[in-house]
Amino acid sequence: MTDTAPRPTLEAVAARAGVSRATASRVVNGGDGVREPLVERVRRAVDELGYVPNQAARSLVTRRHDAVAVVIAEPETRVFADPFFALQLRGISKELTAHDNQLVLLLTEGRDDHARVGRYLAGGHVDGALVFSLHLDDPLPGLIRRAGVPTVFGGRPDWSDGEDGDRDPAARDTDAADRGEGAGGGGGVMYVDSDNRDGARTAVRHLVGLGRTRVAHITGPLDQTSAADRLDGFRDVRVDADPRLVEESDFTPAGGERAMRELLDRRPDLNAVFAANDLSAAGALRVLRERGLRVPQDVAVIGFDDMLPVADQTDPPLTTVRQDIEEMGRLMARLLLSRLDHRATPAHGADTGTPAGVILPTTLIRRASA
Amino acid sequence: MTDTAPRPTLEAVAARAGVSRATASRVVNGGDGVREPLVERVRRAVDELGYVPNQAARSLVTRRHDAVAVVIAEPETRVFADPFFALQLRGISKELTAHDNQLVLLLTEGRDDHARVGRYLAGGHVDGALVFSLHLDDPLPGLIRRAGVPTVFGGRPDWSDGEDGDRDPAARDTDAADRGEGAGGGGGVMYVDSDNRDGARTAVRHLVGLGRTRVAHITGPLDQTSAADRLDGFRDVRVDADPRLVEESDFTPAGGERAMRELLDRRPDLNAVFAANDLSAAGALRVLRERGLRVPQDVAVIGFDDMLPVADQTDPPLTTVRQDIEEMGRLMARLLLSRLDHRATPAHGADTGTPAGVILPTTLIRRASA
DNA sequence: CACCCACCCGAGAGCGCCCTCACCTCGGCA
DNA sequence: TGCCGAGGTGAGGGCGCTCTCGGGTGGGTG
Repeated sequence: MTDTAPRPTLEAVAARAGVSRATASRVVNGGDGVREPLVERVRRAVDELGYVPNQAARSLVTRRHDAVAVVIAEPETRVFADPFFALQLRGISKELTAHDNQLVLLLTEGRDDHARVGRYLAGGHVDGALVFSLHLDDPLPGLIRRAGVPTVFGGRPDWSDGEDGDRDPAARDTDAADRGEGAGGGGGVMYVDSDNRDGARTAVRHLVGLGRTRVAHITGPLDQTSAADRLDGFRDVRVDADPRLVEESDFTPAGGERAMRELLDRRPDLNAVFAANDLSAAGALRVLRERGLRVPQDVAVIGFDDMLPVADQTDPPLTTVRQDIEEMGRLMARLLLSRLDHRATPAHGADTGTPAGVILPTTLIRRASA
Repeated sequence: MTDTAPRPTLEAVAARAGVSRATASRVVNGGDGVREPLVERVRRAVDELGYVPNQAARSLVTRRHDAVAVVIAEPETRVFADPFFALQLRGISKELTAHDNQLVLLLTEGRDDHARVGRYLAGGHVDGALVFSLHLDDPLPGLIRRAGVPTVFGGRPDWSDGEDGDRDPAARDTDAADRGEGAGGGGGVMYVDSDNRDGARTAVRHLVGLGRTRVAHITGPLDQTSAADRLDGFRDVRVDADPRLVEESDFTPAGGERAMRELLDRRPDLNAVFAANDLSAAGALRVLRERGLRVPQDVAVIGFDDMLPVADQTDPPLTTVRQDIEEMGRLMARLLLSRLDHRATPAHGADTGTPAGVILPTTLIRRASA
């Protein structure tokens, strides 16, 4: 009925508690340096009036927003069909919530959107950003570094200038750390990633350990660092694998089916497959069954992700490389928040102590398919 | 290097353009009532300084935030495994972006989270909310109505007090409209939904039109209104169907497989299946093939959603009921924004003109499975 | 007993913006 | 020519909050 009863202000709380605005403010913000009886009075006034601080007024003076942007570049619809983001988002959301930060979601879909996001971030509406930029040629990371907003990337971003290759991961990490410095308002550009390369090595070694000598690999889209890293891991173990044992795919079940058919046509004698994710592994499994090949007796199969409604429901249940996706999200948020806190304090010297990249380990989950 | 060069203020822009703050402000906000040469000067000053308005300062006086909360209640992980939300979110994001509004994402996961969301919304941090609350017994809709925030629901919310049944949809809509009034700070509680019931009817009629007399139905989780409505639609057409032809499931492929097996065991003679969504239809197809039944010759199958990487990739491609999910998201946002604009203007009288619920039509997409 | 220090608390100055209101400038009309 | 009104512009107040700074109070010490 009544149109939006005017929300009580700090002034009102102070009046009701019989103290000054300053004291009321102190109590609302933790109550340090205020004697107990007053704290109590103010607290009661807050409850009675249903006082909620006006965030806009607060931000105006503190220059903090307690809000973090999550930027998801979405070149194709596929990005979202994947539960991957959803899980990371969940982890992020939980962590931000736990620290009373809001999550501002920015979905981008094209060149002009990038400009918009850049403007938004530079506009200082949020304290920091969590960015998912999967594709190698994405201009977003560059834009964001220039915007000078504290940022944590999800997955190793690639801001090399085109070249690439077989350098070992250590070199890459160092590289990232180097470049991290010098932009972003004094502090490294950070990222969180799974140890894709090592996970892939573990998977392939497992297959080899099973006595499989003709191991095929269904890759993900190779313009994504995660897929590229997994391929690198595969190659680390199968140094001189027949190139016909590698088929590029796209992380989807349908893509996995297609790739599996292709591989079987080229090398009908293959006896193991390492798929770059569970979804494509599921597709591969279907094709194998369709061709009358038994898993794991004839062909052993390993996936990647341990995406749960998928990996444990395939037939046979999938052996796979587990990465804790939700935890990655949490970690991204945690990293960013701690960075923001550090930046708030004067910081006695450049904090190069923070690692530029955090790589989470993976573990092999053994089920029936290998 | 330099720690966050102080952002230019409107004052600075005004000074550079040689006008007053007021004039600069007018130009920034559209430039009405300012003569051309001055507009030009101010515009240039804005560019040169890279001025971006301080949203916090603006909100402080306008009491608008140009931000909308999107609340997704997530009782189980599954909610997100479904690309459904992702698509709606995309639609919402596009529409909000087009109107320069921000999207604040709130994921909830339990009782205490509800309280938090309620507090947040009541706290006036956002101008409105878009809420997805799927489950019948969810306290969220009630909480939100009490918070007095303009809200649009995704999917028909159920705030009946437990009872329910076979009233026709018209009655339901009226009901919703009634209750919509009286809370939410003057204005109806609104929602956007697909015409699930009619879509189901169309699908089942199509099967009947194909001469199928023993039509089974794999439902979704019946505590969600969409699933319940589709079941109602099925029953509208198959008024006295054998109850053994209906099996409750959960919108997942695995659930679809399970339900299909169950149905075939109970009624091996069935010759058509209407699945409540494409994912469960895909599962059903696999079971049918496994049992050596041909689709559509032996059993015709229809899904629901027309979820694209799924429906057109099954074998055979799925005939299904299409709903434009992304458009639903767009519409939700559009509805909310227009409501917010209306509320801004004094509004000469209660605007009961706005429909409480918007029901989008569905269309049958014929592919090979029926 | 005087002094100092540590601790609390209140007054007041803004943060950057929008908006009201008064003023000023013209052009049109009597 | 004088007056009036419409349309532009500028000065200033205030949105709700935090934070600095000065005053006041109490207890410990020389």
